[in-house]
Amino acid sequence: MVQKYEESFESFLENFKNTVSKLGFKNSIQKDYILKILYFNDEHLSAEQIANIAKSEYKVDMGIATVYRTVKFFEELNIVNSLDIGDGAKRYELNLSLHHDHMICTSCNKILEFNDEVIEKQQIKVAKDNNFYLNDHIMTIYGVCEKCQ
Amino acid sequence: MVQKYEESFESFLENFKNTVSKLGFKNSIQKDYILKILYFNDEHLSAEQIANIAKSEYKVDMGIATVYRTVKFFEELNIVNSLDIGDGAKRYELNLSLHHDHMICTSCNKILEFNDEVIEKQQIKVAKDNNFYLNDHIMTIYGVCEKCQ
DNA sequence: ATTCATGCAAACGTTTTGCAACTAT
DNA sequence: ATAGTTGCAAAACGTTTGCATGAAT
Repeated sequence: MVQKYEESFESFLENFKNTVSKLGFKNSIQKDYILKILYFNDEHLSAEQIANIAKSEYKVDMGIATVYRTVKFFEELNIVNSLDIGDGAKRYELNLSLHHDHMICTSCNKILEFNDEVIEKQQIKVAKDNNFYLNDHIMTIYGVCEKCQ
Repeated sequence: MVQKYEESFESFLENFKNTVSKLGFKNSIQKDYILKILYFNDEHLSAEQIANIAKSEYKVDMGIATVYRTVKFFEELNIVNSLDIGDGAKRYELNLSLHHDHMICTSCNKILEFNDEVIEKQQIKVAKDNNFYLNDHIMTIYGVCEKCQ
């Protein structure tokens, strides 16, 4: 439903590492693996889940503080978005894809992504009408998914 | 921009108190004042702000736990909405008005309300197309307000 | 009399911070 | 050599809970 730009993880990672260097920051395996975990998981992961996957799946030691610092860093570079599904812990997702919004099932907490041209355009219009310089938007629909009904 | 139903606070409060009684709960000055504070403030207030206004402006003793319990109670009755502007603390607003969404200025944190027919309708369509039983939605536009540009 | 609501303080879960050791440049 | 990065533990923050007291019905 939501398309990713065609790009292999390898080229994406290389690109990212160059950016990090250019900005005067340092690369690390922690940064690499957080990126990899977000890239290869369709799920929207919490900081704790990211740290757990790093440890169990990739045997990479990763403190929770590092995860929080790194996703914040990624957010500032605009390659990660965070979202609040209302259960206390923020979820993080890679921002490779076209802009999309979320539908959250209030029964099973599952997150569906969608992207809708009409909403995208209308949001630009609303901002313009209010003399608002638009940076971003989120739209989240709450309801009950097909399975849970 | 966003209209309120025509109703005085007094009649609204009386109505609310009847509902509370009917449901088998008890009325209290804390409930009354939280309602009053939300009613007469255009701002979107955090739990702490509500408690502070109660104490300073109305000389009503109000523990922070009571505020949290009460706004949760109000949310369940569907007369209060909570919103996360991304700075840690949830904000609460009375749900008297027609459904509306928010524009948040990332410079001054001011919250503007708007309501847009096209977005309302399209969100219903999106849910329907995905076999999603719609309960509610939020849309938040982030940008820079006229004053801050 | 019953049951709900309250304030306080303690507990909780998530996120942030200080720090000393470490690593990339 | 320098400056960013890490894991750990402690702290901070918003929110929730247990409990004894108090208030509404």
